[in-house]
Amino acid sequence: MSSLKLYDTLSRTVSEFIPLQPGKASIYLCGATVQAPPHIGHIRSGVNFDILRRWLVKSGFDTTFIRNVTDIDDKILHKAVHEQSPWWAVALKYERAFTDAYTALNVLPPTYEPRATGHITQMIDLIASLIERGHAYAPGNGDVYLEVRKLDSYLTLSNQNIDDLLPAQDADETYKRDVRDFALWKAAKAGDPFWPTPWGNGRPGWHIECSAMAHTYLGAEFDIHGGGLDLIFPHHENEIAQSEAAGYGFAKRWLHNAWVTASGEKMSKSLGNSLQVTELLKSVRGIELRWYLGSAHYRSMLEFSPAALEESAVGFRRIENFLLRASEILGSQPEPALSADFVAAMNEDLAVPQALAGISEQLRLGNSAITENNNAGIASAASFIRGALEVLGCDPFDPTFANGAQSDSLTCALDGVVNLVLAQRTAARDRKDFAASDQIRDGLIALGISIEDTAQGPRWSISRSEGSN
RNA sequence: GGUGGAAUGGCCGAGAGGCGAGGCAAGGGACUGCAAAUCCCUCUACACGGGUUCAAAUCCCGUUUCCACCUCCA
Repeated sequence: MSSLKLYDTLSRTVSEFIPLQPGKASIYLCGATVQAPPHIGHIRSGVNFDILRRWLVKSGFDTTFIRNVTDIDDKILHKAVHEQSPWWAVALKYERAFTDAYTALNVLPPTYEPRATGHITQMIDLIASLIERGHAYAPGNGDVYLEVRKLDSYLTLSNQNIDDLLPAQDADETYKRDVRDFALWKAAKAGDPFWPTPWGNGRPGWHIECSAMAHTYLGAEFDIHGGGLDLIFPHHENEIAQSEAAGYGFAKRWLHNAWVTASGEKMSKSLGNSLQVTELLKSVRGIELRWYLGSAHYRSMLEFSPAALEESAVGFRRIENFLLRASEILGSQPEPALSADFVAAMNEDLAVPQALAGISEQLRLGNSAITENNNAGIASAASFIRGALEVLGCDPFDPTFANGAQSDSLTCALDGVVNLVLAQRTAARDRKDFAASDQIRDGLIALGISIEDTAQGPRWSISRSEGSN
């Protein structure tokens, strides 16, 4: 079995993943700033790293996965004013929106999901330590800054030179030793929430949160730090600066997912081109949206279009349909198994597109096996496909996606009714009364029920493509 | 100005020196009473200009276009 190789933004190369502790993996992922409902770009990040996590677990690593919630920042405070609601109510509202979206797309809950406001003590301790070590200073205005020029490693992740950066727009240079010094702690403004500190009342800067929480849950050093590409600078640079200045080894590897684009441009609220998860879930199911978001390589831009999403969903339904038919024929759900191709693809920096090519091949083999009544072939293909889908978080048999079809009495009744009607159609066909049989089929289609005539007799299913939008 | 990324057939999307990933669409065929589903076959590529090499989509040099980060961003 090949070993897992992953990209590292720091070295800009793909290399073998060697955990700090054999058999264990620790990941910190920058989660949401809960100031608005999630768009699909946010959730793509969640899906990408969920696939990484599932693959690590499947590969035998005892995995600790942290994804934080930033529940205090400028935008949340602005939103609170705008919505005439307490800031903490705003934060919780959108945190739940994110949780709902993650759940709908079968993104597993992290091992721990710390909120920034629950770790103020740790942040204050970290800031105190940075001051003590001579890396941070409190100039007396209530702010605390990190002195970036004292750190040799500053900007190594983004490979920039500090003097090449564009001048900061709103830098308050009266208190900073250098324009590029960034706030670890911000003095409270009138009306803002605050916490007492030795330097005055205030609230945390954005970057310190992640350093403090990563340290709390994963220790001084850990295997992988993840996030969106746009976090490299300044957020991740500043996390590194704070953590290394505090004497932590911090992250050994950095993984960044690319974003979802629309018309070639990054999806963002300011451009007005963001697509909310709840909107898209009106036209496709969660499992289909996940399949779409997970299908591109995590480091590639994913150009969104309604047509691409629909195409992807249709493709997924073909796979799902095969698994359902296979389980009907075999009389039980296929046992998940991993094909060598799939393992090799996933081990190569999570090459999902290649893995999908392998699934297509298995699908072809499986469908042929159905035609040939080759149950061993059906079972083999179905197992490999299900094993792959499980890792991708798109297993149709996963209880998360199950719609309770088996147990639902209404569905049982519907099944009985449709089968009764199909029996009439079969009878009509047997007596070559095709006008009658077609009338029944057309009638069912009009009701959103599609019919497949298989070697084992007619099958019916609710057509997914009907009734959307 | 600095730092990254991208350009592949009608569309989406991999690959990264040598048998043209895969999917969708299109055309043909098998199956079917007709469909649907499924299977088989076919077709269309590597932004541009140079160079290295027996061999380049892939490496090197240059050019163009686009995107992103440098302010909050997944």
